[in-house]
Amino acid sequence: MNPEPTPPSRLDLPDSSRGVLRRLATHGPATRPQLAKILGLSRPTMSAVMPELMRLNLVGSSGSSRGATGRSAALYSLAPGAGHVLGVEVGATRARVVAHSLDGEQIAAREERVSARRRNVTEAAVATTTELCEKLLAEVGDGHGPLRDVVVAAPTKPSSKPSTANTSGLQPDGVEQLAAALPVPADVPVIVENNVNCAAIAEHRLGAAQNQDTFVYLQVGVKIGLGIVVDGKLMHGAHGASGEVAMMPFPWSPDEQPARAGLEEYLGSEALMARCADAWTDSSGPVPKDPEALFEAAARGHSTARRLVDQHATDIGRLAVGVMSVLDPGLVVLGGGVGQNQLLLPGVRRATTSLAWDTEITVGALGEHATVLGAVHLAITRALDRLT
Amino acid sequence: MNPEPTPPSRLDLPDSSRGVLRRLATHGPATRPQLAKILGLSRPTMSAVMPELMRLNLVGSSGSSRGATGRSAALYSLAPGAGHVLGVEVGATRARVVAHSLDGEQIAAREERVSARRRNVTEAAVATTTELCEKLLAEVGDGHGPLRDVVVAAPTKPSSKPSTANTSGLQPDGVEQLAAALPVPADVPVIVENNVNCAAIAEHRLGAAQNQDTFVYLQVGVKIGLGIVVDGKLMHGAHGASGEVAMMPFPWSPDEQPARAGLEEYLGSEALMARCADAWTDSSGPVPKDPEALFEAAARGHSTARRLVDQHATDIGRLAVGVMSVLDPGLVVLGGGVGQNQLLLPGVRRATTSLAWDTEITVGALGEHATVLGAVHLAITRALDRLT
DNA sequence: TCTAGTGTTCGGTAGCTTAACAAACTCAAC
DNA sequence: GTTGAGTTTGTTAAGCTACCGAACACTAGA
Repeated sequence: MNPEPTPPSRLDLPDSSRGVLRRLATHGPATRPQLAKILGLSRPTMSAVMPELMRLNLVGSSGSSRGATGRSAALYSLAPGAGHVLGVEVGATRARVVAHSLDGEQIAAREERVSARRRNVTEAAVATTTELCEKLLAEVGDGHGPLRDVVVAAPTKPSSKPSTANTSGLQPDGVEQLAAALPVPADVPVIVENNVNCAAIAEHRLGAAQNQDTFVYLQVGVKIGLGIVVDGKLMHGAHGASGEVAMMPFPWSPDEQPARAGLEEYLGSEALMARCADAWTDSSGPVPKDPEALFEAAARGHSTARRLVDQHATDIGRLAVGVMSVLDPGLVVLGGGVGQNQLLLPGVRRATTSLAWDTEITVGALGEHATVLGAVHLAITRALDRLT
Repeated sequence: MNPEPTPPSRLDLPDSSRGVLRRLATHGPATRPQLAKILGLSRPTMSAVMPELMRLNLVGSSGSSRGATGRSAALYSLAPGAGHVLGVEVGATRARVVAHSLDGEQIAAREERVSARRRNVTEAAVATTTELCEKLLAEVGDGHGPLRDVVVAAPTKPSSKPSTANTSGLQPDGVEQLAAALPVPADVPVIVENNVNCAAIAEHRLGAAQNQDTFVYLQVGVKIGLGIVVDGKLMHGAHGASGEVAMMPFPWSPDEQPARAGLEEYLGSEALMARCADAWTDSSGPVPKDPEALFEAAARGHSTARRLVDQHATDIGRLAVGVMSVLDPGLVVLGGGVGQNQLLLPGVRRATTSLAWDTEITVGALGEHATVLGAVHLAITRALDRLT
């Protein structure tokens, strides 16, 4: 009966229709007069656009909104069948998959530890993630329209020369392989995006950076990384290596030579815990096993722990100054296993204000979910860009 | 007779006309069929556009181009009366003013030392520059259409708190004052742009970065600064402080505290010459007075000079690595009194490749003229953006 | 004179607009 | 209640701008 039951993936719509579609996806339901006012269109144009978008099964009318006086207006929103996207996070120890509709509503989510029994981490991660995706797609079913985009968040590195299997991280070509192996139709675009960049996007859309179109997300954990958002868009650099602050020269002084990735070696949580073990000479309790334990001890007032945390905060602040001195981001959002700890904030701020100009520093609002959420939101953005 | 002898500053043209105008300005003369092909327009559209643009005195036809066969096509280019712009460079010791037409051809140029006799540098610079502008505008006369934009290149600093007169640089509000005092009609837009940013633009349009849309311009001289171009556009940051690499934490190691602007104190040419004086213990000639003399000595093979230059190159390379680790620019163009010296290049490259991934490093192609040229090209860009 | 280009005229279309009108809803007077 | 006044929503009609394709006229060299 219907000439087009499922919307085509490649659309040929006038600007007005694109604008309406995009607006409904990004800002939720609205009435015709509201859309007309916001987009600068006339009512007759809306009269042409809305039926067309409904015919394509991209928007649907749901309920009505009546004001204080006058005729009540119909409410329009994205149709359930307009489509959905996948966000995939694949880390060394954990895999997550999330499905959202194009208006940002979550449809389904799954998460699993990567079993370390298999031969190597990359292979295990790929297998786990693939299975997870399959289950999730089965759960989503057909009720949400076509799958329009998939973004895989992974700890990518720029100079991706093939190397032997390691246990501390994922291999870049392993990730590419995963992207190719995902159980999705061949015509669905799949990309891999750096996990820190994804987290930055999430904080921009849903978290601590909603009011800033230009900011950086500084992740401090086992490794350190930086996601840069300028005018609402991710910066990638010439080799996809922007934000590789592990490479920042450190130590660097008139008498000391920087080492390759020396900063990561010093600021990573492994080094932090090593310093902790060295410094832990007093008898008030056992040596903290992981950063969480260290921060807990510091929160309890343990003097050695406090000193260690303070020093770490100062160093993170100096790293932030290094970034600020290049970018002047206006806002620095801290994230990652270590960086997201509120206890660091005063020390970081002290370091930045003493070395540079005032810049807002916050802790990310989304915690460890930032990465998947960023991936899925990037997928939404890409799907809408292609659609409109 | 003519209804519009001078083109209006605010135009209401269809997209096709804007495209033609922009193309002629940025890529020089062309025929109708060429323009139609490049811009994706039809011949009837060109038939409407060209007379309209000629009526507005924005383009003119000059000569004809005949191919191997068929009728010869008329050549069109920007009309002489389409307008012109000014680039102004105001430094602590030197002022330059340049006038270009919208297609980038130089109309006139002047340059003068800032006399230091007056009360303070800022005042002297403002006075000198104003006079220079007046003379230049008189020289240009009326034959080049309206003055459409003015860009002043100056060593701006972000946190522009009013301070007492100093002799080492210009005061930010002094520069603002200059922008207001320039002898140009009130309706001509005047902006102040950082001098390093201007130099970056010049290298992008005319110099060493013509093939890269994303790169950085690293200026090393008395001070150090960075201009960032991403996708062909300058980055300014939240406070106009992006590129303030003088603030990069230095010295920074497990045992050393960074000082505010410590890197500039170490990498600036004053510090370089101080180290030179300290190290210059041998008897083979007098102590070099300025960086040029030092580099000359190094070029002659003087061992102490070579060592100093090598060390400086290494440190500049480390600074470049700091920038690369944030931005991954793909190309670093070196400029400034010290940085533009070819002798530094091998040492800088050695440092960057040992600490990070491969990135092209070059010396700027425009020397000390980069700044004015950048200012005038920025003015052209702004004028065209407003016009189209 | 043939051929292959350049430029113009004519008619048509997409994508908007404003103006006028019809439909729907609230409120308040009777 | 009923009824009309006032207000807002949605549709219809007519017109405008900025483009396009097709057909035709106009050079210029072979």
